Amino acid sequence: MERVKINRLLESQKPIDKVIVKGWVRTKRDSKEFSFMELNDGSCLKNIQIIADSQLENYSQIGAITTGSAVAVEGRLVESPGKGQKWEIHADKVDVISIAPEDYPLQKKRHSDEFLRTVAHLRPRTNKYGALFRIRSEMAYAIHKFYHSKGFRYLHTPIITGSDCEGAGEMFRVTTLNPTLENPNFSKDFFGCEANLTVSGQLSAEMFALALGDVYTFGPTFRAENSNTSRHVAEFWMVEPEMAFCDLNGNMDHAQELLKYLVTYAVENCSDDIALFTDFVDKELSKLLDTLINEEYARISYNDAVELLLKSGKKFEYKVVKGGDLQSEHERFLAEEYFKKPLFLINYPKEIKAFYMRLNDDGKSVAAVDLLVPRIGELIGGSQREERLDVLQKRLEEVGLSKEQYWWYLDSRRFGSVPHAGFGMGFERLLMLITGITNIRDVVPFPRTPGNIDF
RNA sequence: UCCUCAGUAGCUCAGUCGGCAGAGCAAGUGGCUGUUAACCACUGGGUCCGCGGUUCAAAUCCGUGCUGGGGAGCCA
Repeated sequence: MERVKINRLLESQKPIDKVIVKGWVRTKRDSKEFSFMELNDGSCLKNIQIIADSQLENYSQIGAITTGSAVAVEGRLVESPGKGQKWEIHADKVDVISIAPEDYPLQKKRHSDEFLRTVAHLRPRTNKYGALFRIRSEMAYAIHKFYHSKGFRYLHTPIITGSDCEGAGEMFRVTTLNPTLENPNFSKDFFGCEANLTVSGQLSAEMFALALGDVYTFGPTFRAENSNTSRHVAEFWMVEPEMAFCDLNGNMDHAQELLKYLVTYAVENCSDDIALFTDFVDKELSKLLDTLINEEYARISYNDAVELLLKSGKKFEYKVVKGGDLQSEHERFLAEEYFKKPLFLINYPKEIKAFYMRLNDDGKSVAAVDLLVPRIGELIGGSQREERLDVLQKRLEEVGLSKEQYWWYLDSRRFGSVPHAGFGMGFERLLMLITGITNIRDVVPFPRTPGNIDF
């Protein structure tokens, strides 16, 4: 007989004479006559209560079961007379698969996120992290489902790249050379030149958007920045759609549709797990999720945003400087206090943005877009791409990048170039937004940050 | 990398003016109970983050290093 997962059993409409469940004991309460066990198998947030009668032949062995132990239970699914659960299992047989000794780190009480980070290998066994990682899995599926339904093609862009200056941040070197070499000769290296881990699949994705029409990537991304914040990790996942025949407005329409779809999907398909976060992690979360689903996201130009900040009368720690980057506090003010919902910030000065962003007619700004959301800040960064060969070449020169290295990228603007646009959405930041978790290290199974690669 | 706060029992934390190391929970033992963050009693449990200094005496003051939180920059 096959084991049944607890999420299926709890959906049962009627008692079942014989079931087998296997899982880990969350807590146990003993008496002389019987023992109550809360069993969790990871299939859902809820446990199922097992009643083991003292008549069972191995009752003394059952007495030794501790929090964290693994058991297999065969028994009858019956309606529970007790409060707190509809169903329970009266065990006919309890097999102890393994006993967790007394130094099992997870107690049946709330632990701090900081402590659980030190036991990242065990934290998915807690309610909060179990719920989170189920949601993470569902969101990954929802991304593919969304794009498949819209006719986008899923593209696998290289993880090892040869371009060393994509401009998206410091890179991790990939080499087979002896690491103690002081002056590595990259012509002797595996690829015959310097190689790094990707910081973005965008440039590759553009090539495929200009062939397959609409494409997206969804995969790992690496940044070797010495960032120590609650919003940055060295290895993270990013969704990068790239759309041919699409301008900046189409890009924003798409981003809004994507985010609304994903939040709706989470609310509808992960309701029990989401409820844990709305009830215990962030009391304001329900309201925010409603806003994300129902409100039109604001759209405002960089210039208008700067004016708005200057006129706001708000005391900022850092001055608002026209032409400069907005500080975190400025972005938070816009998203959390002024608009109180996500906003697209567009048309940034070209000086503070990447070379591939399309130059606007004013010659000063580029068709860039950032989506700023409450609490997180930048969730999405993208642009309409510069499709005009001459303008793109001039921009490369301006920022001091070599045309030779980008020969294939420039080629795409020589042969059938079309307006196109895309963006990158941080998958972990999306999860933070949906769950209210405030530290990105807590939405990654085994997070990588400067000085930390345990597990 | 910078600013800032913290590090005391397995976990969460208290520890006053520098003067014997504490609580709750967890764990162990026993009891009780259709229990459900169960309950009651008892017991065990400490490199007070490391190193150095001041002092008769340091968890406490000073220096330094490490680790972690929050904020900033970089960005997704």
